Amino acid sequence: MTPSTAEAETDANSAPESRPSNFLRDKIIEDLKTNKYSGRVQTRFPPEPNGYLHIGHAKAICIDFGLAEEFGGKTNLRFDDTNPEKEDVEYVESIKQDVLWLGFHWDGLHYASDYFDQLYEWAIHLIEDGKAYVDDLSAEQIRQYRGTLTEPGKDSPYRNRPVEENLKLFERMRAGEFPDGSRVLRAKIDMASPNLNLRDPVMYRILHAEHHRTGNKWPIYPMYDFAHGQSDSIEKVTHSMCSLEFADHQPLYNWFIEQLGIFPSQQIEFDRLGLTYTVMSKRLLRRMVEDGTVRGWDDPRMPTLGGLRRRGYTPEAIRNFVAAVGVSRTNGIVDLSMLEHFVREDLNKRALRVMAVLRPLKVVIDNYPENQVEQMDAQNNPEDESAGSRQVPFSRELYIEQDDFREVPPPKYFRLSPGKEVRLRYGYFITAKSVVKDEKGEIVEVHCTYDPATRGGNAPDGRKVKSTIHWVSARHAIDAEVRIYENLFRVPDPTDVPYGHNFTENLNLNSLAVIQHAKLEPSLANAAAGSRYQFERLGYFAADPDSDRGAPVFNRTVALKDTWAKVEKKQGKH
RNA sequence: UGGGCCGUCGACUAAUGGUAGGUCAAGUGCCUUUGGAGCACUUUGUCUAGGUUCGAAUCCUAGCGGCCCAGCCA
Repeated sequence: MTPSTAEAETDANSAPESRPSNFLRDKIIEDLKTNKYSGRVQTRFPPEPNGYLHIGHAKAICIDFGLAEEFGGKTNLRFDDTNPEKEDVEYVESIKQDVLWLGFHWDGLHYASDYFDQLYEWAIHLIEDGKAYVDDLSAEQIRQYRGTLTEPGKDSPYRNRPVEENLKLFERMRAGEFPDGSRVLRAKIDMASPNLNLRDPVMYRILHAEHHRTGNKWPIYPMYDFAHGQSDSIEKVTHSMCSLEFADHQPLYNWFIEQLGIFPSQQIEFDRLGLTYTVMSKRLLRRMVEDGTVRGWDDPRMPTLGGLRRRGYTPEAIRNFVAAVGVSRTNGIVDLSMLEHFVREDLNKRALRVMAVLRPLKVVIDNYPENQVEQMDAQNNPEDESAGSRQVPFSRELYIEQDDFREVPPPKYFRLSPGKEVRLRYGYFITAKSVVKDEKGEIVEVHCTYDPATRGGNAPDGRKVKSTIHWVSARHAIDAEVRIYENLFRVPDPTDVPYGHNFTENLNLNSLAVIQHAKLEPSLANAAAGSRYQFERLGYFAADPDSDRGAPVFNRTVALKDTWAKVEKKQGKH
């Protein structure tokens, strides 16, 4: 009890000072200082349930929940479900799951649709005040009347309808008497405003659609602008943080709150997260799901939280990444390598090490007894003593990585080649003696000798070897499917295409490589879906839900840093 | 072309009128039973031009550049 209390105090007291500042935190601190909301901090995370959350949402989640938590505030999860045609319970369930997975817990769980009655009442108030009117113009006409970026709009002929008529018409809209699109309710603001959002924005549209929560109760639905600010206000949200593209809506957000005289929530905008080599819009992600470019919303190549989770990312890695990226009002695009750094950092501490050979090459140790099997002691995690060790079977015939043998070694190649001695990790020193080739001239077997005195990996005479390679006993190996992922796109910014071109032209057609008969050490036979490992010298891998007992499927989360690959690349250039 | 927002190392971000710093990336070396990890070191930056000031990344003006807005989407 005492230590945790002390810890919490330390956190609460020192955190705001020790963290690098950002303008959101500064704003909250200022509001606290001026007692703007009597010391209260209330935020909300307001997704529309029309798709799956992606890492961009993770940033918003960390900001909404993280900042509130930092100042002892509360955070609601609120679904902005005002457009029944695009929304579904499938999405609300996945969103809840993803928020929890990230490690956040909401205080209130709300839906904009919970406020439909209140919103309707408020709309009537505005009509009575002469601040809203029913417009019979068609969508096309409304667009024409709105004007352009440089020209003012002009008033609708229905703009000055008497209050009584508006009231009656709006009631009939609500009663379902009119067909979709035949009328709307608009706020009466200013058709000449340079801010198009203020040119009599639509508050309600007619939509005879079944809503995933309210069913067929409503034939009219409020627009975002007539729902979001009021929902914030109802929930007494003090800091309503949203992305930059809503900045133009802020005057309207405030206008409704002022006209209605309700709790003065305030909107603050911050920049979205952009990441290289992927796309980050629900529209584009949906398209790739629907046209089969990827296998689904949780395809491990997707930047969705479901995709990252399946790929093997941890919530901690994502949270650390988001914290490192920071928040501002610039429009940037973060290097994917930064995200990868944070998974490696996290997984390095916690992932159990195992040996797996992705592209097997048979090694026969000629002087090792035919039927002998030894159990070699292998550390589970050199970074974490408490992870313990395990036994790995060793025998006369092994698999090593094809990359770990070269008949003719290039300069600086430290691995196995004829006459060269290397260490088998946790095993023996071996020396390559000869190769066996098939009719095509491909090497199918390497024959070696081992030094029995080097068991465990050290030579009593103190001689050193340059390289340690991983291996799996052929007789004991488990066959596995391993899925290797590359970036979904070939270029850093896939949506940056010349006019008339499409982001799909930037797709990397080789973003998935499936290895069918990788050889794993036997301890991996029944790896549980979602469990994460480091395959030594290769990378981090996570067991996919497609795994069956005895037939595991692994996804590569991220490769280990590969210094040799850099050397090789440099050599190739010269 | 109206309005809004924004320009700091290759990327992201800090410095809140007073030493341009951090992370990633890149590079060099050390170390290593993972060419992993770790450690040390290094390179590169305030969009431009004026102005205010003892002093400007920070304030002002102008220019240049980028992003957003003309859904009955959010």
